[in-house]
Amino acid sequence: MPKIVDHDKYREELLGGCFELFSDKGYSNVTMRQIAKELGISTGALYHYFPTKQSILDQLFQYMGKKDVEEGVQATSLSGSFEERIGLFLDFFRAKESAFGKMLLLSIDFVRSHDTMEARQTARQWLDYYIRNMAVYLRLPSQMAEFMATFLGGLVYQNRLVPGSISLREQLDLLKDVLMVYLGEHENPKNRLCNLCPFMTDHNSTETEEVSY
Amino acid sequence: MPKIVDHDKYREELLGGCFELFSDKGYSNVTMRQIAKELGISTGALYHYFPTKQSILDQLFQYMGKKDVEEGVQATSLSGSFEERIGLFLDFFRAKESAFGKMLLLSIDFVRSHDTMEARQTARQWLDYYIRNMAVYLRLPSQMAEFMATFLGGLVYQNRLVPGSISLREQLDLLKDVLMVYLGEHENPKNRLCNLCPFMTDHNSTETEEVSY
Amino acid sequence: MPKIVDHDKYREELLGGCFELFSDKGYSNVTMRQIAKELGISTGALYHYFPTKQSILDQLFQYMGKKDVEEGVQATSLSGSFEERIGLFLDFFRAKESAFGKMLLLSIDFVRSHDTMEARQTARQWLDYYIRNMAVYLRLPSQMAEFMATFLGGLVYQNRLVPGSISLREQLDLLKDVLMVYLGEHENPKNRLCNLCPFMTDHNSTETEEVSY
Amino acid sequence: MPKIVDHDKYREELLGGCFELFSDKGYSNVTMRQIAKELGISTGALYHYFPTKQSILDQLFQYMGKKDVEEGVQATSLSGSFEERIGLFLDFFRAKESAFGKMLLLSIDFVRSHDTMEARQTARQWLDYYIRNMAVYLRLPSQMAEFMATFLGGLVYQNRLVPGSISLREQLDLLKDVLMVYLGEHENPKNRLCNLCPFMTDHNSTETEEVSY
DNA sequence: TATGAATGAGAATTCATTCAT
DNA sequence: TATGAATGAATTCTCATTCAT
Repeated sequence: MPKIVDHDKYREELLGGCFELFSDKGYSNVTMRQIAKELGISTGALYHYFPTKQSILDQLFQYMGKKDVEEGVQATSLSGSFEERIGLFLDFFRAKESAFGKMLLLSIDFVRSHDTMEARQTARQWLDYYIRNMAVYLRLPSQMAEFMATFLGGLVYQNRLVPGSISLREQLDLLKDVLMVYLGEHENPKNRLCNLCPFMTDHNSTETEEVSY
Repeated sequence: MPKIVDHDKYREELLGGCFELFSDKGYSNVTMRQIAKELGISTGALYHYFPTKQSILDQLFQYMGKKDVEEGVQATSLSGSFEERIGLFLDFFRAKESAFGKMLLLSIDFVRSHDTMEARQTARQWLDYYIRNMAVYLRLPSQMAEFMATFLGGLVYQNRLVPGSISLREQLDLLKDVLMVYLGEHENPKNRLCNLCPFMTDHNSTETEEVSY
Repeated sequence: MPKIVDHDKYREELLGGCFELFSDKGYSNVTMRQIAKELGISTGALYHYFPTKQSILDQLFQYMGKKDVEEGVQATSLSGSFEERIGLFLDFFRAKESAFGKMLLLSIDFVRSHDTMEARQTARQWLDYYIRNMAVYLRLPSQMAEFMATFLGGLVYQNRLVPGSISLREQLDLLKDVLMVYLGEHENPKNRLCNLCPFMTDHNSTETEEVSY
Repeated sequence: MPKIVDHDKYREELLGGCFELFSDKGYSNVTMRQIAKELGISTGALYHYFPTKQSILDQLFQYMGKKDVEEGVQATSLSGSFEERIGLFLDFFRAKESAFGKMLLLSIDFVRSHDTMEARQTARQWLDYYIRNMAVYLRLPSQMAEFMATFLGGLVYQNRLVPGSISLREQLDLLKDVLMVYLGEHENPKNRLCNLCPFMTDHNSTETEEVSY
């Protein structure tokens, strides 16, 4: 009888264990020995699940990118006013901020360790996926979703670079405030970016489905 | 001792040559041999100017951080309306965006390669310096300057991760727009964040000097 | 205990499966995993039949060495003229050339992986066994049998190193020709190597038995 | 001033030092550490001269193959009777027998470690070069040169497998004898392989030049 | 100062072997 | 017996740093 192990499931567990380690110290600054130790297995076993060190990073990036968004999808509601929806979303973001930060650092390691167009494309898909989902769930025009995502990315970067240097809550409240004011303004017939409409209208959009990764 | 001047000047030249290499491939992914080759000198000569590899990163971070801000100071005007000033500033930002991106990536390498409170402090000073200068020159309350800086950081991150994935001009215009609307709203007596006032008033601020690094 | 017979029989089957793999890629260049895969069993099962990797090589060398010679014995006739006998023998050789080639390469791996006098002795016994049998069946003086064996060894080496680089048939015909001429010459009273006589005389040699391995 | 080292010359020296080691223990059974130790340098320095372990084997095979033949060319005379020439040649062979043995073993490691057509081609060129040169200097038809080379290869193989198991001198004398008899026979009008003529005629062949490698 | 060969500790990776099932 | 996951010592290779010139 062979030892019963769900190979793929276990591999994902191992990936999870690498997440913090990689983002914390940086992919290049972690040795396979350290990884194995952190995961509580031998280097040989590590290579049983991942053919190369690089493959850990690649799979980790793919896996965590997908996982985060999936959780985001579940946490977000499509109903309610814009204020309610953005409130929920920012709560979710604050709860997951640390994970986003790790992904941000990981994404840099990922593209740097490859230096190919392919890797850039993968990174881009990951980013786009976030933004598109934000646009859909918050019912924002893509340009505004991009604006928001960009800001959140900047927030996450700062908080990772110097943890505690900024007040997440304050900045997120400000973001909400700024968006509400700006989008409120644009509800007026005098709004300048008319192509950004309609949004914030509370119509039932049955076609609003999750964007495929 | 003109020798020392030459020596230091040359060292700064060498630092400049490392900037792209480091931010592009990542500090850990570049070998001393590669650095020497890029700079057109031997590894021995490289060690003549820098005692360790780490010292290159450290000096590079210090040097480039200072240099960027200095240039920013010269490029920004204190006079004119807020719209004019922010326009000038964003022009400057767009011109320097690539350098900011490199610094952003460098900052991550910097804190990771040290992983000490000290390094975090250094990185924080660098960030704060930017933000304070922005607050001063744009006459923004620090929270708004932080907001702007955060957004710009996010922009720079995205553009480095996947160059060309976003339209810098579009997003910067949007930022300007958003800020104008938001700040305009707050000039009204009904503004909600009264603690953010006064700003955009064109009084002579004698205390508005460059913030010391 | 029929189990043991099965066990041993199966082990010999497994040995046979290793023959090509070892001689082709070289003992050191084949991993236990590759061997197991080639044999269609797990590494665990492989270790059930062979305590170590080295033991596979050892048993393989012993087993194949014995097997080849046994087959040679059966294929060769003691009767007929020298020309007939050498013709039969060379036919047999051509049919088995590939197996001889594998053994030749294996023999090198064998002595190298041991590097002891003992291993050399084993290899020598294997070689000698061939030569002695050749001498007996072809009724050649040992020096001539050695000559022939040496030539055949060289042939096999070349054909293994660069398969198809030589015409086996041509060279074997030439060998036969050369031997016939040379031995014919020596039948004359003027032959120079009188110590090589008598041979090719068709006397009944009761002592002509298979040489014990 | 850089350390003055003739890089290529030194590399060839290092190659020479690997020759015995490789052929003795086998390429795969020697570690880079052992090689470095044998050569009296550090592993780092070893990698300064050879990018990979495989490259050592490759370069060694190329270099020694060429070197041996060059020496053979110098040692062999074009003049004199066939008996004289073959005598000289076999003397040279006996003197170099050990080196040939090493090359033989090396050639096996070489093709085994590559397993590509290219490697086989390289090995074939090496073999062919020997044979062609033998044909030229001994003025033998290529088939007879092949015959001789094959025999010598077999001799070398046996002597490497079990050093001292055969009497080189005896077997070489026998080879000479056999060849003389066989070729003498073929000088007669009744010779069967008439296409093998003319040889052993002592004409001045100005066009007899070394075969290009 | 400059060169680039040399060093050797340490990194990624391999693989014979063991062991829980 | 059979499986294949797990082990960890050993291997190939890298690279910051030193040093002879």
